[in-house]
Amino acid sequence: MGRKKVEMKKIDSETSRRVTFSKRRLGLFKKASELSTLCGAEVAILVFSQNGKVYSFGHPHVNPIVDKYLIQGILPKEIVPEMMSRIQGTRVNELNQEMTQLLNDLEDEKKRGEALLQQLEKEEIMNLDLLQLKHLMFSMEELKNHVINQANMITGLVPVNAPSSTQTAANNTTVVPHGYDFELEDFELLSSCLPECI
Amino acid sequence: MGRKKVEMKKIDSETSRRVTFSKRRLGLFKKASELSTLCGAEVAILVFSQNGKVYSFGHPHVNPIVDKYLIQGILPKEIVPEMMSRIQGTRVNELNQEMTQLLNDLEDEKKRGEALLQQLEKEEIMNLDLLQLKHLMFSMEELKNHVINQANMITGLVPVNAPSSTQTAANNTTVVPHGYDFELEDFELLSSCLPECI
DNA sequence: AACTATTGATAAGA
DNA sequence: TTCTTATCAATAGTT
Repeated sequence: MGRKKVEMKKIDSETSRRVTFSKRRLGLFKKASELSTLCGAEVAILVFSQNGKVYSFGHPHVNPIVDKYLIQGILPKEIVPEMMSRIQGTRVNELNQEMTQLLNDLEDEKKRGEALLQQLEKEEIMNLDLLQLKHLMFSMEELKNHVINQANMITGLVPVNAPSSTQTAANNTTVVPHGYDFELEDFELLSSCLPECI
Repeated sequence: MGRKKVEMKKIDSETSRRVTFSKRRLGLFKKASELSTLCGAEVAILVFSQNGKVYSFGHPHVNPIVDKYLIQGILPKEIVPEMMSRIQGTRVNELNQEMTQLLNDLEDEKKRGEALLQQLEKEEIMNLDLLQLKHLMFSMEELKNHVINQANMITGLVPVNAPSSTQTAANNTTVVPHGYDFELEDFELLSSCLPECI
């Protein structure tokens, strides 16, 4: 481009790398915007600079799209549209009312969770390491799985112990030039352990 | 012949909209790939077509970046880079040893989680609808946030990782992100529910 | 930050 | 659908 063809490797010069980052990041976001407009698609982009600074783009908004991505990776894909429409179709006031009410209904569970946390604190949570965290996560994961199973039963979808993993986010991923195929290395992540979106 | 200037509004024709979607989506991913390569940035893109089909791109991987995005909103920004760097430097053997030992030490928390689950069952979890599910998840989310906040105070975090070369039971679960078919083996369960990013 | 020469992306057409 | 190519758009290097 411009005066010379650019070699596809990391730019050495700190300053020109930062300039290029700025330019191309904006260009990328513009492309995403156009894709969204022209094709009626929803697009979210998350970028971390080398310094760890985060930039994000989303049309219409970043978080709902991230949420949707997380949901469809966890729940059977058949119920995602229903879930999203259900969430979106609820007017804010109604939703908030229902939320408030249901929050009361679920205080017991919440208190139990807090009790669990307090117990952990008593046991010198300051000394928690990751493995202990994992353990707590494990308990929560059991909870989640149970709830998901219940949800499946309610919606009449997907047998509980279906071993087939044919529908994962990884499988839906389009592999691009450099072959960033992450399927084999894709570990269970926070995003699939505890959904941010439900 | 050749190209015309394109008006920036939603394309009317169904077919040409789909063609454009395909082309531009790939173009967008390529741009992202270049940004990542040239500037050493981490980029994740989530796209939903009008039909609700999901396409994702990520360098190096989608989910870790999404996770990072999610936790950087929760944890102090200063900690995230350290956390992420710790993850990458992990060795599996050390981890498994520590895991085995600490599994014994931490049965209490696990039992507590199971008690929580039982209580939920008593309370007719069968009648959960999706909104209730959402609420339960919300409670769990709060729990998680508490835990993550605690993690902030911990200095000796042990990262989780499992190179594909070492084929442990934990690795086998990585191809099944949904978590529907866990076997009740400690390691599999642990590794499949634990955040990779903490 | 602004400016172009050039490369890269892509809308139509085949 | 895939390939081609004329034209538009992004941007590398410079100012």
